[in-house]
Amino acid sequence: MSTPEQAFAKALREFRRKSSISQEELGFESGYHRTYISMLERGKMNPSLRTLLSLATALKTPAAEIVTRVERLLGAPWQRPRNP
Amino acid sequence: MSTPEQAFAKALREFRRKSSISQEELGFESGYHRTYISMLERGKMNPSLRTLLSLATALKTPAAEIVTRVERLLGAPWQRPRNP
DNA sequence: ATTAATCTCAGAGTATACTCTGTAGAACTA
DNA sequence: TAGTTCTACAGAGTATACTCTGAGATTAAT
Repeated sequence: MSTPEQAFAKALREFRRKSSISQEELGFESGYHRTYISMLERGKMNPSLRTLLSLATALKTPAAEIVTRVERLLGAPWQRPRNP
Repeated sequence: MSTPEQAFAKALREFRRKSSISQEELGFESGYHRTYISMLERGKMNPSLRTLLSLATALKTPAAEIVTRVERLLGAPWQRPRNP
């Protein structure tokens, strides 16, 4: 269906829009570069736990809530593809 | 108080012990190397979202539940330290 | 229709996640 | 005593997260 990156992208954009702030503001609040926020919202990056927590703090939302949204968007529990 | 890595380390070990599986088994189920699981449980690494989801699946637990535990262990909402 | 704010995207660099091999130590059992 | 299972840890390599600059594209006004 979709990758963790894509699900996270959608979730992040939802939460940011709910906060009515720009990518640049979110970047500033969370301590990341504006272009990195853009990449995250386009599903190009796989954020780390620290990143997740920083973004959640900046969005005044528990990180677990964002992860819940990601898991719902993903549907089935996600399994890492094995390397050949 | 403690870093995200340390909080995650503690949470991961708790959930793995609850599942009564070894680091090697968890590594196999989640698709990561046994030494990497060890590093995670020692607070040496900052896992990615994909890693979090894989581990959660292997532990038959929602990732959000692990994150909730991490956030409780952290206490205050976590903020990325600014570079100089 | 112009401006201004916002976002996309490419490229190039640095930091770090993750792999893999191997060795040694702890803990439990026989 | 061993013998087995599990975990810690170092070092070296590869993949990728994240930074930064800068130039267009998009959107939302005015």
